[in-house]
Amino acid sequence: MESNAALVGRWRSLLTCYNTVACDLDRALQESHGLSMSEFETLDRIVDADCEKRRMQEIAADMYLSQSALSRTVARLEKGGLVKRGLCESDRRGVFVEITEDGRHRHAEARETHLKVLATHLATTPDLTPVS
Amino acid sequence: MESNAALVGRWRSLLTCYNTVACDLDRALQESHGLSMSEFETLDRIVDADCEKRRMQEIAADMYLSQSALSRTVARLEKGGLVKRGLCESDRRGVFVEITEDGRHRHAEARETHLKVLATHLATTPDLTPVS
DNA sequence: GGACAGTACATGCACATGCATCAAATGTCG
DNA sequence: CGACATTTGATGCATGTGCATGTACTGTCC
Repeated sequence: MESNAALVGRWRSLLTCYNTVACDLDRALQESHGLSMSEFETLDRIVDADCEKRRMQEIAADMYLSQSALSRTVARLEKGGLVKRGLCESDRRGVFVEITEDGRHRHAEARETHLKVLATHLATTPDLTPVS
Repeated sequence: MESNAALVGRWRSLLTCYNTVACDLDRALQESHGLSMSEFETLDRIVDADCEKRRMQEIAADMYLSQSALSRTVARLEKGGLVKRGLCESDRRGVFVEITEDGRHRHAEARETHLKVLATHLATTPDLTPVS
């Protein structure tokens, strides 16, 4: 079991790396665009799936946020006018989320900052997507 | 700039990887040993530097926690009897943190769980320590 | 149709965190 | 010595998060 030390080492490096980047990112997005990291990431997922509207569930599925956290994040975005929630006709439990024009603009601007920060931190970082 | 997609991909994988492991780790440590992840990591740093006592500052230095978060984490650990705070004679602003016997035991037990969870998640993960 | 399990999202609550600030101690410069 | 800046750790406050639960709706089985 001499690999335990290596295992812990990898874990600590992951911890440090994540926190460094996340902290920087959050600060940069907040200062330059008034967006938290979670807010930006949420917008980003919505823009990515370019189908105008998206259900909460789908967004949550490819994010790290819990269902309740996402709900509140979307609420904040809506309050800021970056996103609109609408009922889903086919399944009235569901909620569609749609970006507004303001949302698109802010996202596009923030994306620059986002990429810049990532580039300074993750230039030499490997992909961690699980193989399975 | 076609590498932007790759950059974002790496970031998202980091985000997902970190959150998955951290969430699992937190849950496992909490359920089996009544420790949060931050609490365990703090204990871990103290045990690692095997010099009986350590100043807050030194602990904070190789952790991801902010100064205030560490202060409260240590407060929680002390309340649980896993750690003792003592004044530093040479610089009376400083505070020494010392593990108790209970602390050592809990840490040793929790370490098993910790390693187990890490092994299931980070078996094939590379080290992320910055080269610089 | 009617009862009941399951699903989708919102919300009350407890809590850990970061920021700003505070008090106490130390260091520095005259 | 005396005044002021700096450092160390604690704390008030605002906020974002997860868990558990609530509410509304759907699906299933009788």
